[in-house]
Amino acid sequence: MKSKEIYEVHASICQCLANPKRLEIIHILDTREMPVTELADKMGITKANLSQHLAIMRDKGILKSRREGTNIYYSLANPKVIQACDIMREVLFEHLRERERLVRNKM
Amino acid sequence: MKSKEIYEVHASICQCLANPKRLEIIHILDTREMPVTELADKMGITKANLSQHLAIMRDKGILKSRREGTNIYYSLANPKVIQACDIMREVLFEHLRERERLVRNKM
DNA sequence: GCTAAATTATGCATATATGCAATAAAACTG
DNA sequence: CAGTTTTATTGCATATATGCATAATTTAGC
Repeated sequence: MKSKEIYEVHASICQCLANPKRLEIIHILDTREMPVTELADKMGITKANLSQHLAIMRDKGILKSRREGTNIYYSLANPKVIQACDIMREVLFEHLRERERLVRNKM
Repeated sequence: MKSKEIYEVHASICQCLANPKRLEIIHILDTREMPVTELADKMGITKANLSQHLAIMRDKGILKSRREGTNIYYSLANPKVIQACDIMREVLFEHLRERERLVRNKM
């Protein structure tokens, strides 16, 4: 596999995380697995829209699903994703703090 | 700061990483800082295009720059980004391996 | 002022997000 | 077991965002 290709696949994984609703899904599913309807209610979006996000994330190996009775439960397929998200969040906060510091010191 | 807003800012950081060329930039700059022209040559893209990517990444706090003579050197602003990228790459490879395993087992 | 380095602007083709409507699939219910 | 309800997915239309090429502009150094 060429490194160019790896960058592309890697980017497509990041693309999957580059959406506020999908990050919220990850955050919610980090606590426990959940059926689609409950997740849609919790997030306040339509099931149709949620279903598309879930499909994208399942396709990239971020989520997995299992059926139980009438419900399909979604959960995180790989807990490492949470690690990566947490680190990115730290980077984010450090950047925000630094930016705020610059503003306070009038640049 | 509302959690919805945090998800949005977080997503914008991920969006920044959701591009093969930007990932390549990160990978190259992980070895050492580098002036724009050299980076453009190494990647085989125009300076104008590269400059746009660099601006996006600097704006998000991924990169920083300093001038030395005629050149502007870019480097990673926060080494944690590399950690996050590495973890995402692991997730990626685990997913690819799993997918390949399923194909081999005629599933 | 001239040159090299870097950024910015504009336009365009492509990709993405999302709502609405329609469909699919499974599980109750009488 | 046919009909109905519940749950989930798909298709389509559209508004918005992204990436990149070309050209124009800015900035610093000599």
